[in-house]
Amino acid sequence: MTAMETCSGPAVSHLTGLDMRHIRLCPAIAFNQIVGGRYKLHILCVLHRGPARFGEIGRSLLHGGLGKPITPRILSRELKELEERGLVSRHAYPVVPKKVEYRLAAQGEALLPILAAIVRWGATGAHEQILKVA
Amino acid sequence: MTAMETCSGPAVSHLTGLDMRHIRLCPAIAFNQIVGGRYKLHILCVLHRGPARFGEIGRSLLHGGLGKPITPRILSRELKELEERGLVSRHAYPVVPKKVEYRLAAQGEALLPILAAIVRWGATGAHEQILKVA
DNA sequence: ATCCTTTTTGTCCGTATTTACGATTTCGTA
DNA sequence: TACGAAATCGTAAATACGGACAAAAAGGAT
Repeated sequence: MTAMETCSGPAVSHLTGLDMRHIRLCPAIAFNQIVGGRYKLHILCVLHRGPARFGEIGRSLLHGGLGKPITPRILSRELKELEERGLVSRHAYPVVPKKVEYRLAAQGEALLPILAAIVRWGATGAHEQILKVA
Repeated sequence: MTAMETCSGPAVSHLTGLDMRHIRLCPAIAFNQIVGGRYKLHILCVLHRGPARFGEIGRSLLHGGLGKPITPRILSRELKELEERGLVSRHAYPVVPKKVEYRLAAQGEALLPILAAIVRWGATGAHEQILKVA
């Protein structure tokens, strides 16, 4: 128990061997705050393989999900939050019908290693076992 | 756009190069369902460096957190859920006052690579930048 | 007999998150 | 002119989530 430590451990993280002395906020908590909620992580998951439009994202959220489609209202809010935090960027084309593309921005790309770790974990089937989604 | 694909991409994930054909549920969604909420990830973070007792965990959640302590009621609920899902294991010692130790179980250990990725991400300060926690 | 510690649970309540539903904008098309 | 597609937002209802509070068990200490 050192005086200064984050949830990830003392000055030097056991998990990574990295010096965490300069970090104030637990990364795990922050991660939850940033991509917590029902859809944000899934949205980034969809965007990781390329830009997508509003409607496309909505439809993609059905694949691999638990059935219910996201309502446009919420997709709009989620995207706006992700944009405000620099995780995704928005590109509107002045055509009719309106066309808006979303893609991963810098802060979003920075999350890809985490996403990859999640996918690797998922590839073992552990998640389906835990949730009994055989 | 193949017929069978998860949110992580088509049959073979771009992100990891792994074959995902046998996976039904998007790992990202499952991850949220399993360790979503305010405390679960943080609890695993605390346990990753060794067993801890009920009270210890509660106190540890203050470090690196956003100030407020978790109430015993909630800590109890969270731990029970994590236990039911096989992420942590519970060991009660028949002493007075009661002593109960929690530690990572198999399914919890399987999450460590993800936790490590989150800590590495946090070590860059990206999370504090996004949340403006200068 | 009463208090203490540690862990756990029951019940109620307030807030935050999600949803449903509709309105709005824009300009090509029928 | 009326309609349609795509994206977005306003408002109110429904649900989930986190929190407050007190109580219970269990035996040693005062």
